[in-house]
Amino acid sequence: MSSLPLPPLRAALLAWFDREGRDLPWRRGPEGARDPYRAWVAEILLQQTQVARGLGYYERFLAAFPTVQALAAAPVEDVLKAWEGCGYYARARNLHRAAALVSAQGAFPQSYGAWLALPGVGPYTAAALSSFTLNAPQAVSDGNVRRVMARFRGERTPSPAWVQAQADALLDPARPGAWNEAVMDLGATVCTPKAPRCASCPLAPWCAARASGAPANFPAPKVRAPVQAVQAVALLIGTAGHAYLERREGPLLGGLMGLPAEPLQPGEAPEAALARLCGRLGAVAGPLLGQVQHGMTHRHLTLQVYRGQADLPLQEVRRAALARLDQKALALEEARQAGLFPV
DNA sequence: AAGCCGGGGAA
DNA sequence: TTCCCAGGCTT
Repeated sequence: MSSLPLPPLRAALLAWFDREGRDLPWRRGPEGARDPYRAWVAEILLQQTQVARGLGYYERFLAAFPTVQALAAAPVEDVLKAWEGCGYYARARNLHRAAALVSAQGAFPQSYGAWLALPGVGPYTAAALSSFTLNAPQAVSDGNVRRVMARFRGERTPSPAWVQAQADALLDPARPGAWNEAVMDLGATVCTPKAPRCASCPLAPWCAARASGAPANFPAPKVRAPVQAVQAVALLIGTAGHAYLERREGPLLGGLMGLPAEPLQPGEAPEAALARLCGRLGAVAGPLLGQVQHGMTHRHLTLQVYRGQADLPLQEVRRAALARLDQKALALEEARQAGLFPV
């Protein structure tokens, strides 16, 4: 690393960033002294979420909760409603918990370590927020940084510690916040996963992957667990507008509301799971409304939705926070009401 | 260290 | 289809 010409390299990337960097709503304010609430909401929202998709959720969330005090004072159901559809709902629950801590403390964290102590803030987010809001010299390491460093140094299998070490060594201590944003922008717009635009890259003169002639081979694809096929049955009691909903507990969609559902045991017929579900609810199953498919990172879920009858309280679906899965299931009833699929 | 957690965009 | 996304928490 000591052989790298750091000053010209840093100047090249920062000049590119000052010219081509993305104009994003959470980047308003002085470099290294950004509004901590806006930056924080953005960082949590953008965890494993592409910037283009995060933009809409960001505006919606800030409109619902303009300040950390407003967020802290809100019921968690309202926070999840604002997060609805964005996925990884533990992010919203942790953000809400952390807002109460910050609000009670009366000030935002003033160091990397203080940011790191908040629920939902890990090494990446603490580095990002301390550099963006406090100008702290902390290098971020995310998916973009991993890819940029792997290519830059010609490393096919970069370990997290290795990536962090590269990022630490390159970080421009004069402009840590801008440097972090610059590396991430480069990864998102130039050093892209499939077809990197090396001709437009300010780091091309020093890039080992470009010199290899096949930059897209760096880093090697991550080994992923095979997608598991899961089947379940659900009951729609009521209508798509007013239905009986249950609060999901546990890690999967925890905190969200949804149709009562029951997974099929291995080898089990849907009717058996349906009978178990009806038994639990004291409900009578009606006709099959339809079937929805829902893909998640490690599962592919097939949900059979039946109409059900029971003496259970209905609630206004529009006001509840629902996963996409349940929105698809409810859409079966809306399609029936519209006469598209007569039952 | 490895597994798990949503949902969708890009190629 | 496959791969990945401004990661973090739990076990």
